[in-house]
Amino acid sequence: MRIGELARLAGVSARALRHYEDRGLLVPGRTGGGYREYADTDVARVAQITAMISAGLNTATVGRYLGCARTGEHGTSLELCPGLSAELVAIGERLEARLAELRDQQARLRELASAD
Amino acid sequence: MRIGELARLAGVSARALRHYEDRGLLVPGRTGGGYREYADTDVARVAQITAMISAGLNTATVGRYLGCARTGEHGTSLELCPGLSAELVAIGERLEARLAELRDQQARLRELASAD
DNA sequence: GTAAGGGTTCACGTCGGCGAGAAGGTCAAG
DNA sequence: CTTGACCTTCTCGCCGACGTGAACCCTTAC
Repeated sequence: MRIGELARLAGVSARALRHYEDRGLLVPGRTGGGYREYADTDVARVAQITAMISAGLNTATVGRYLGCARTGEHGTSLELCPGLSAELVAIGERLEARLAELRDQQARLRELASAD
Repeated sequence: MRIGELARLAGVSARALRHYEDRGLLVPGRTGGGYREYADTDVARVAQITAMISAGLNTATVGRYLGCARTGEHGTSLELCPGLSAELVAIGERLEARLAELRDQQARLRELASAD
């Protein structure tokens, strides 16, 4: 299939798909006319990519661990992916820190708003 | 006083003070040699600026409402600042939305990490 | 053959407070 | 006079997943 159809099926923009290719996450074939040619399995691959990105992994990290993270019903073992577990923990910590920052900011905002 | 001293007293970088001036939040005088000349009251002004910024206001908004937000013990009425109250509410809402996003992200991250 | 609706590759914009380096001027002290 | 601390303006960089034209090529239907 071509990029538009995959975009529809996967629920992302064509621009995003080109971006993933740019980052090496998706490597479609090419037709004679230069069009990108995607396989059916790429729908699942994109789902995996978006799942990881929405969890806070950047494209470089996604690239390193693409294929060994559980994304659906058939759980792939994390053991197959040395380092992923630690990476997830690190991301979780940064996320927690960011949440704490925002909560502090929220407190300061309330402080400002509590004028007479 | 000059920029270095104000930076120390206010606990910000000299770069930040130049940035505030760039945004029109701080307008120091100039010495014959071209040095910025700050008044003693600017220490409090900077405190007010950083308080508002740390609460999530951007420099443009700080500029609009600088001087009428409560920052210390002597509460200035919000009534003197038409619009500030609404602005704070809007910022609070965006902040809450961002917090919700991050909590969702945290959930998705846990989802990823819960592989077998 | 031609119009329509894809597709392609750049390449800059976003969001913004401030870090950081370059190149050079000002000034008090030894 | 000279060092050296501190100051000046200028300008790019950051953090990154995309949005958004611009200018042009491919394919298919009619």
